[in-house]
Amino acid sequence: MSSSLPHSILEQRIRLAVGQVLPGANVDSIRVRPCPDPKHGDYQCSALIGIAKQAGLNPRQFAQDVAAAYSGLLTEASQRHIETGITLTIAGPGFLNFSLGSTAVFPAILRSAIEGRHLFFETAEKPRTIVIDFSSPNVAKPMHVGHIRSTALGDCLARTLRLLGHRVITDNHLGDWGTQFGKLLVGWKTHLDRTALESDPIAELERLYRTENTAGETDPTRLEQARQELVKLQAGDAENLGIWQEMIRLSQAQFDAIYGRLGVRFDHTLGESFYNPQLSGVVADLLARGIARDSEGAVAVFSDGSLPLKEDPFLVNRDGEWQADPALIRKSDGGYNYMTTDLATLDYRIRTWSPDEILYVVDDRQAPHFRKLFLAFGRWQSEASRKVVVRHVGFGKILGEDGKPFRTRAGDTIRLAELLDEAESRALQLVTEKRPELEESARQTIARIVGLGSVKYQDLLPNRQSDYVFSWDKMLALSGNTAPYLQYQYTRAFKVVRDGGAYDPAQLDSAVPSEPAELALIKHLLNFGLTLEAVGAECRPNYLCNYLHELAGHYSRFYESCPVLKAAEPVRSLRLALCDLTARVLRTGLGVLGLEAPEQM
RNA sequence: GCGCCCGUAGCUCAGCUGGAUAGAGCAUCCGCCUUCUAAGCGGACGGUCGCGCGUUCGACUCGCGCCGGGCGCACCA
Repeated sequence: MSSSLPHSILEQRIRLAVGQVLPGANVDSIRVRPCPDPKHGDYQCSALIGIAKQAGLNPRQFAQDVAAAYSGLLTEASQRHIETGITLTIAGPGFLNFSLGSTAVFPAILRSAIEGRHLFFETAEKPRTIVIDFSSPNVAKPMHVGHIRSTALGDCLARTLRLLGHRVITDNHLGDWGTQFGKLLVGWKTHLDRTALESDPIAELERLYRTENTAGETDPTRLEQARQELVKLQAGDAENLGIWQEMIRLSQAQFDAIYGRLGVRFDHTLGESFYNPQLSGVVADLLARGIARDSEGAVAVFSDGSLPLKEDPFLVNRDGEWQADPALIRKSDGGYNYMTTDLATLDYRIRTWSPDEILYVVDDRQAPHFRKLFLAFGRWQSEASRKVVVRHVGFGKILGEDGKPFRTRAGDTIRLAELLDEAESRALQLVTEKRPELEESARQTIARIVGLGSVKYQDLLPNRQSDYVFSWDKMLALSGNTAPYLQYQYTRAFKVVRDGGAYDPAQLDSAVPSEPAELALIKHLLNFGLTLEAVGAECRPNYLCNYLHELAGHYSRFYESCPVLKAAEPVRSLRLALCDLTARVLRTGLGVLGLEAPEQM
């Protein structure tokens, strides 16, 4: 699709103009973005002053030269179609600002959007293959509130990048292998409660683990038992493998139920156990290449001294002295740990999917681990690692209203399933208050959409790297920057479009928006694509949350001040089109966040 | 001790590679339903951007140093 959005066209033109004024300038750094303050214009051009300064030019004079060159470009007939209606001004030390008029730009853009040729975004010219690793719960443990962040964030990034035309591969890297299974096996064999297992398998598995874990703290023989069971499992003992598989089956049922409710799907669920056969080879290879070496009975990767001391994650400063802080890839008991698994996983993903990029949506506390992982991998497979961008997309903690990690009153972590239940039931109470006349099934549908949407939205709204405070009241608040507010504005737009019936897009050619609320709404619709791109580039869904909140606000003000169905043509068609487009953008945007758009509330 | 993250309005938080008079929501106060769902809209109040230097035309944003909070520091993931 060729660029048809104003900011995109303006950006190309300004780059051309700058190239004429100052050949060799770094025009890629030039961006045309929405003006933070509409008083100065609708779009502003960044980086011009910097370019002028670097070249030793007067910024103000440079801006004037660029503006002149820009005007010169417009005289070419092929580019004249949007020239009317956009005015350029120079302000301050050398800012270039653009203002959109209503005559030439909008009818064409609105009409093409109505006809489904675009929805204010453009798909990538060069689609990339992007692997996203997220959610990654542990087998035999309940998914808890902490999993919502990785799951909601990863799913949103996958949806965003797909919408932008990239090839996205999602992979749920389950914690289905490792030392916890020794304890689980001992527990299963010695005090499994079959009845409890049937009624709530995950709770029973958790009980087994806890019992063994506390027993192991005081009783070394129980620990030794667990170690032996683990060794048997890893050696392929049939009985232990059978039990292990049963635990995975039970856990997967739990995961499926939760992902089903959340509407999250994975292309692959390749847990840690999938890589088990590769681990000894990984270690052997790293040893053979001299990247890893024996250390106190274990095998570890040490610093290669290629980085400055302070930036080297394989070094740590203790009391003024730099000491080795290696990455273990084989424990002294011969077992492997998650560094080994992650190396094998990275290797597998690159060989299997040839991705351009791999995103790890994992807690910020694991940042040091990923730094080591990426550096170690780069040394192990320097050629392969140069072709792929690996990024740790970290996020902060969820706190309770007391500022401490969010837990139940008893101090337990909050189960995700129970959190979702609670959200739905609180939402149902609200719907019943607001719309008592609706049938129960309708109220339940709304409660589900609003309740689950609220949980995800509250999680996606803050900057991902901040810790945020979980609040039931804020989450389901009907006003403010919340899921119900966005969803409510959607239902209003949807209803008008449905009641308005068919309209003639040709009417748009003669309809000139003049109401401030109409203009503000249109201009905001135009920025949808910029927002999606920013979300994809920086892995920050909160940009989209804020964009949609502003869009909903613009729509609501438009709705208050501009009657739609009672207006005369061609205004009626124009306004109906705006409702239609707003509904489409809201539905698409909510969809990218993983929220549904209800038809009534 | 070392490293990473954080400190913006009474509260919860935005602030995009440095840009124009620092924004939003909540709370508080004042208005608006005979008109497409008021789960709505408008207005008011509210900030030495933790503190201090520095870089520059310009700093919430970059650098250094303090103060305060959180997290992490091989054989758990």
